[in-house]
Amino acid sequence: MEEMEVPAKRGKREQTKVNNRKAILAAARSIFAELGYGTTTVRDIIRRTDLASGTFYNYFQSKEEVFQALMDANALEVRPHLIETRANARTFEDLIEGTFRVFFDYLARDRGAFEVLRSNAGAIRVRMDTPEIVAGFDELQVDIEKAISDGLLEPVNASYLTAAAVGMAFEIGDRMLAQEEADVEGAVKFATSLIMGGVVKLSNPDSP
Amino acid sequence: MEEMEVPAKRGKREQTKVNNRKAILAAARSIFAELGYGTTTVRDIIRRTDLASGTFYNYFQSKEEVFQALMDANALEVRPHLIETRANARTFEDLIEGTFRVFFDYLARDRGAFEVLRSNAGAIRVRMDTPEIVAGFDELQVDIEKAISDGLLEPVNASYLTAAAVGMAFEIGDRMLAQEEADVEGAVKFATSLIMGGVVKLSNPDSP
Amino acid sequence: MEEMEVPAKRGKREQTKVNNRKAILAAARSIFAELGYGTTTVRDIIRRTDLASGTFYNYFQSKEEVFQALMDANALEVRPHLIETRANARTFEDLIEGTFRVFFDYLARDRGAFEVLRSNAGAIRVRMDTPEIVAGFDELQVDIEKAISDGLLEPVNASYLTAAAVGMAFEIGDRMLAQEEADVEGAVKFATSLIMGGVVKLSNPDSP
Amino acid sequence: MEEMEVPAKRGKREQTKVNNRKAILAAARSIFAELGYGTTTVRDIIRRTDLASGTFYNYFQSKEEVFQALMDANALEVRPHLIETRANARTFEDLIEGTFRVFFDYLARDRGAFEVLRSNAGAIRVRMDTPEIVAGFDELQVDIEKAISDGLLEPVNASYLTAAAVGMAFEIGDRMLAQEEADVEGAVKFATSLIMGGVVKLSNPDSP
DNA sequence: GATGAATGAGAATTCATTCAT
DNA sequence: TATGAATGAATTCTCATTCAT
Repeated sequence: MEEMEVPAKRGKREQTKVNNRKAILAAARSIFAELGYGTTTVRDIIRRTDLASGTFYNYFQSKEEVFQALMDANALEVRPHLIETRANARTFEDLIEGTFRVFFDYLARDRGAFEVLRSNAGAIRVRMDTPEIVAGFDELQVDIEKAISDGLLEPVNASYLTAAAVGMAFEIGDRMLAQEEADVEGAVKFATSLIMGGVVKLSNPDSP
Repeated sequence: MEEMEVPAKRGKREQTKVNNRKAILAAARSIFAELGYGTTTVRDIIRRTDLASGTFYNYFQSKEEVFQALMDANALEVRPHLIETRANARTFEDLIEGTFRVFFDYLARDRGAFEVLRSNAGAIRVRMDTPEIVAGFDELQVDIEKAISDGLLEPVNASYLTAAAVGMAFEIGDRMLAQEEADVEGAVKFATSLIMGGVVKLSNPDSP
Repeated sequence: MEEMEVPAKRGKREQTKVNNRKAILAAARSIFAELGYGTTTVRDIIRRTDLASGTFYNYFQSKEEVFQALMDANALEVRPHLIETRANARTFEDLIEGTFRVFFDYLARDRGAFEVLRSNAGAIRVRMDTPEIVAGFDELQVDIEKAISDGLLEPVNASYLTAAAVGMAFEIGDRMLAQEEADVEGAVKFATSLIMGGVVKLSNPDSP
Repeated sequence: MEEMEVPAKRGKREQTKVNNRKAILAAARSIFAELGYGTTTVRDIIRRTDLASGTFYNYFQSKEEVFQALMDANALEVRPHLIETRANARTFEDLIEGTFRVFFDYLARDRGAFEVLRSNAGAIRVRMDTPEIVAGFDELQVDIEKAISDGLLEPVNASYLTAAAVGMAFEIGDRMLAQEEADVEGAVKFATSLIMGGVVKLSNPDSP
């Protein structure tokens, strides 16, 4: 009559709610990755779920809200690591290398997440930068500027340098994932070397 | 009242057709840039035109077709220049510098074109790479590989290097356009130096 | 397995049931008054309650049923009084005056009830006549006809006279409630005088 | 009174538009009359039309807008007549009688219009007064007040008197329409007599 | 009984595309 | 060819009602 009362924190109802939210987020992630944000419909999302259409609206107000939730989850995953890494960097090379490593590592661990940002709708590749991602980039620029004022780096155009690092991160990350087995360290080394010493250093890793 | 209409080769009718096509393309470009592809409606496009909705379909079969035409126009504008530049390159640095120059030059001359690629829908930045653009990048990779086999460049991961150049081109291009007056040469120098010698060279342009 | 259920005058359980029913009815009344029947949702109703949505269906089968219950409660409140009043009427004026008094009195005591009938959704005033109300009106007509056949009233079109009284009751009642302090006697006198002697009598209350 | 009916220059397109608008209004009127405003759906309306669902939105923004258009059409039909009638009234009786006649006449000519105001949803009769209609009634009150200040009528509560007239108009109008052949003059006489001299006068039309 | 999330039919609305003028 | 209203399938969203807990 009485429940055997498995020592569970959550009641079944509460657990179902958590699961449903996850299911919707997962479905949204996979479909956004396939179709891109603009083309995806709410129906597409719930169709990948065993939930009813109305249920979507118990969890999210709209397509945009679920997308934001997805992006926020991404950002929450990466930003703390980025911040920690940069805080510990003693040289400019540490800073750059650590940043690439956190980013490529994250991509390798969670391909799905990146696919949302790098979707392929028909023949059109789309990349979406959410406010959170943009914010992460801005922080990188601040750190670069600090590195310059701290004398860790000769004066350069910090805005362009940030842009270069960001562009490289996305494009190299993309190609890294295209391979069977993502070689994170290889990508980190490549990107860092290029930033630090250009093609000269790429082919001559031990040059100063 | 009426235009003086110098007797031209084109009949008035024919001229109108050309003008309408241009008007639709221009409207499409500006609205895609604002809303992104997925969110833009055909009505949005023709609303920026003094044409009627039905007329749209006399010129393009669908929303997708007008988008493709826009992308193709971009490519047609750039690719011949890229091909010529690369063909004339004698060193790897020539190759890289020429590529960046053609691309940044194109962006500076036709900001609108790039806006399509770098749109801002709500808080979400979107970048769209069409097949034509991707093809242009693939050609760069072929040229880089050729440069290696010709001994112009030490062996490096050509795929990653292409990716790095592409990413830098888009991101630096973006920031270049953000400035009041686009400094094409500055951007070309920056990007080329970074590729060639990394941050060392950036702050020390005359190093070997 | 099941509760032993001690026979109580009212168990706590039973009391709760009564209270919940009342709570739902009160909430329904107030929200119907605001939004009108068609626009009100069951969720609107339970939101004004500390009950859960499912609980609604333990007490009423549907939105319509709660509305009917509300109307029936109104009618139950008024009809016995109307019947008694009319039964005691010795003259036609007694009949009319008593009817108006019961009705206006009821409105003054329970504004909320009337508001349900006279709701104001957006800019559109709505009045709802339920079967019970219609029945009450029909009885008035029967009494008027009886008054005529009893010689208390000269022969007139009883249907129109009933209609006139009903229309006056609603409209005058509405204006009476619009005042700070509902002047029931004033409204009764006005309506009765108008029926009995028209505007002449209104301004000349003591004329025959 | 009647338009000279200029042979219309309308093109077929323009004519179709006018016809479709009329068709939607007519369908809306009849379905509102059947189901009441709250219960009626846009689909119900267009289903009574040979138009497509999307076409509705070429003419009206929403269900509310079509309803308002209907009400405004009603008001436009009656108010000018009411204003004219009242302007010509020399006595208070003229004023009242003219008002009733215009209103009952209108009802008799256009039963459908009134049906919207007197609908029957399930067992619940609903009557809707739109702002335009309310405005018409407010004007009556002003005229009554003027009649008092002009000495045409002994001082009485103008608000209640207006309310009484309005209530009578709607209710008696309703019953008038319930008859096979609407007896406008009969209804006018009845209502006017009741207002002027109460039941005494009703049964004794020639009393002063 | 109470709860409140799930359900899914159906409502309002949009929009790419067609077609009569 | 241009026009712009018509079309209707597709989309977003709501809500009365059910049901597992």
